[in-house]
Order: sequence, then structure tokens, then C-alpha cells
Amino acid sequence: MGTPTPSSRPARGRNPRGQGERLRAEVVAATLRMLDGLGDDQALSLRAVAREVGVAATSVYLHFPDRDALVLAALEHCHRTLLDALREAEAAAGDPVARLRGRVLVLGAWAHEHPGLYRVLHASALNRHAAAPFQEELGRATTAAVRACMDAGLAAPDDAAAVALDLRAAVHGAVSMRVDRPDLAWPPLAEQVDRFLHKLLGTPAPAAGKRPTGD
Amino acid sequence: MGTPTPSSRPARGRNPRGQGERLRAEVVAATLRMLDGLGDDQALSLRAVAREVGVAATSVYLHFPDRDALVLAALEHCHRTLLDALREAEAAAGDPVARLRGRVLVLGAWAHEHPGLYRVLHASALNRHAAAPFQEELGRATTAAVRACMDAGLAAPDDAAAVALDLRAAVHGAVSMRVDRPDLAWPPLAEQVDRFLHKLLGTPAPAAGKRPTGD
DNA sequence: TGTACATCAGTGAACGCGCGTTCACTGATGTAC
DNA sequence: TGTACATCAGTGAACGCGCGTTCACTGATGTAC
Repeated sequence: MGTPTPSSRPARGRNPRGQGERLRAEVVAATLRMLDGLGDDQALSLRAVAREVGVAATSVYLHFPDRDALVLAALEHCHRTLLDALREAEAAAGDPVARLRGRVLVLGAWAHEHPGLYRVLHASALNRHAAAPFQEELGRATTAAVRACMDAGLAAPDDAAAVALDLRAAVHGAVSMRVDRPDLAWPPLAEQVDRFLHKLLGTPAPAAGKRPTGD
Repeated sequence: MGTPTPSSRPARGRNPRGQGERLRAEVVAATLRMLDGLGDDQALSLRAVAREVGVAATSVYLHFPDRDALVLAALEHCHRTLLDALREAEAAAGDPVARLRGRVLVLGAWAHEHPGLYRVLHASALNRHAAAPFQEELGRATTAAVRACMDAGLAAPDDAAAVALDLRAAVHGAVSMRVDRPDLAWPPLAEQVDRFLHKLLGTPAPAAGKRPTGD
């Protein structure tokens, strides 16, 4: 059922002529799977990725000049995927508060599904430079979403950039704690997020206990 | 000046009879220095620690059964040191809000001085189990400090445990962001902490721009 | 239609390295008699 | 006071391993003439 055990890896045939790029995509996907499992980009080995794909280690060099380039390519793919998911969640919601809330909760859900990647995204030394545009985009979008709440009269008027920074810090902290210690019994993230929105932005108090998660 | 270059390490003489435990302390200190520099406990090698101390790799085994035991011993030392610093900061301040604020700001200062250790403390898989008493103590003390603020009428009465969790998440996020990306231009942590205290606990608004950092 | 050649996707052996750990050891210092 | 012995603090060589990377290669498939 599903994926075979590593020891009985399928005999992976070579790609047809002109389709060499398919291996690249397979390698990136395997890299992300392994990074998610490891939660540490320094611990990832190129040889282990090749093994996971079912290919000789040297084949990875057909698409990436070295190990670091492989990791960076995978992380950039990850940045794109996550930003797209956030944008989508924002677009799907109605009023500005629901849009901001949607962004935040989808980030939380993503982190819950990919705890290792969430960690790598924030902690990776390699990622430090590559992640600059990603982090900027994230900051910009959050600030805009906060400002939209204020402009619509749904949040107390204030310095949108400062409030957005506070909200990001609070949410990042709440998410990180859950990601770092998944064994502890945490209250639902949505409740905590609603308190943050209420107290840090001054949005209307959430109807306790039965706020919709999305619709 | 000060410490000699690694290549010209001092000829470290052996300890006098009965003073074998001194090496243990040196090894723990070197481990913490290196963990702080690496920000990743998986990347630390026992051989590198021995090199740093100026001793044969095998000498480490005189005091620790294996590499993991060495790292755990170092992290436990770290827990103790940090908890002591927080208690001290709390005891040095006057009213409950100042005491809570002192705790939080000392944590921030410690993270600023030891960014790698702050990361290892939270992210280390090895630390996961060892850190349980540490994290519990941290949570307990924060909740007590929050409750003291409420009891003194200096914070809005509320569920102290929930408010403490929110405060811890917010501060951890603010600190983590600074630790993870020290290259960015962050506003002073104290300002952000004061906003958190004000908005999450309902403490009196801080006098903008000129709150004392300690006295 | 046949054939030489180029291209493409991927391989396997080998390199030097640093690692954790084991083992038998050394040489100074204290102690029992 | 002398000496055999035990203890202590620490060492150096060796092991097997997985790693990143290089190199010369293979064998199928398409293309030019």
C-alpha cells in the first residue's frame, strides 16, 4: 500500500529523452520531505536525498552544482508554496479581519503539517540570505492586512507596521512553541490567535468558543 | 590578546591529583561556547570540544559516557544558569509589574548575548526531554508573576495561565525573530515588551520613549 | 533505407575527511609496610 | 627511611562509517547525410 519500503525501492527507470528535468523536481520534493523530517538543514545529506529518490548520488549533480544549491532550491520552492497558500487564504475570506485571520490560521496549519520545514525556514543559516525576499513579502502582506482592518474601522487606529510586527511576533511565538514541543498539550491555536487579534489590534471580541474556522 | 589562537593553544597541564573534576567543568564550558556559536546541537562534535579545551578526544570519556551525555550535561547547566538569572532579576524589582517586566527583559538580554544557545534550548531534539522541568519552571514562574500583577490590581483580572501563555508566546516570538535574523533592523525589544504588557495584561500604559530599563 | 555520430540521462568506483568510540598505554603522585 | 604498589589524569593509534565531490564511463535515443 502506498509507498514501498525503502529497501524495496522501485527500479526507477530513466526518464525519456528531453524529460531530464523531471528528476530535478523529484529531487527537490525528496529534499523537502527529508528537511521536514529532520527540522535541520545542516543534517541533510545529498547522499540520503539520492537514496530517497532511488538514484546514484552523482545524479543529483546533473541538476545542482553542490549540496547547498540543492537545499536553497528546495527552500525557495517552499517559500513560493507557502506564500501562495497565504494569499489564497486571504482572498477566500470576506471582511479585512477575516482575511487577516485567514492568513494567520493558514500559516499555523501549514506549520502544524510541516513542523520541520517551519523550523528550517526560520533557523537555517543557509536560508538567512535566500529568505530575505520571503520574509519581506510576509511582513509587507501582514502590515497591509492590518492596515486594511484599521481603514475599515474594524481595528483601533494605530501604527500599522508596529502592530503588524507585534502580531507576527506573537503568532510566530505561539506557532514555534507548538512546533518545538508537539508533545505538550497546547490549547487550540485559533483561540490564542483570536485573543491576539482582539488585544493587539483591538478587533471586536470573538464570540467565545464558537468562532467559525473558515467558510 | 586574551585567549590565544587555537593553533597556539596553551600547553594545558594535567590537573593535580584529586582535581580531575576540573576538566569536566572546562569541557562543559567549552561545549556551551561551541553550542552558542553553532546554534545547533546536532552540529557539535565531541572532537571539536576536546580540541577547544586542548585535550585528547578520549579524555572527554573520563567524564561523560558519550557525546549525547556531554550535550545534555551542558544544556542542564545552561537551564540552571538562566533560571537563576531570571529569579534574580525578578527579586531585584519592586512592584509586580516591574518584576514581571524584569524577568522578560533579562530573558531577552540573555538571548541577545547567547543567540545560539537560545536556539538550541528551544529547537534541540536531544533537549526535548531534558528541558521538560526547565520549561515547566519557566511557565510556572511566569504565570505566578502574571497573577501577582492581577492580584495587586495592576493588570486586568483574567485567566492568569492563559494570559501568561500569550505573553510567553509573544515574547518568545519577538526574541526568536531577533535571534534568527540578527542582521535586520529591529526596534528595541523593551518597547515591544512594554506594548505586550500593556495590551495583553492591561497594565498601565508605559510612558512613551522614556521608561527606565532597570534601577 | 542505412549508418555514423552527437546528445542525453544516469552510473560506479574512488578520493580524502572528520566523526564517535574502543583499546591498551603512560607517567606522575600518593600510600602501605 | 626506602620501596613496592595502587590510583589518578590523561594519551595516541586504530576501527569502521557516512559524507561531498570528482572522474571516466555506459547505453539508449535521436539526427545528419
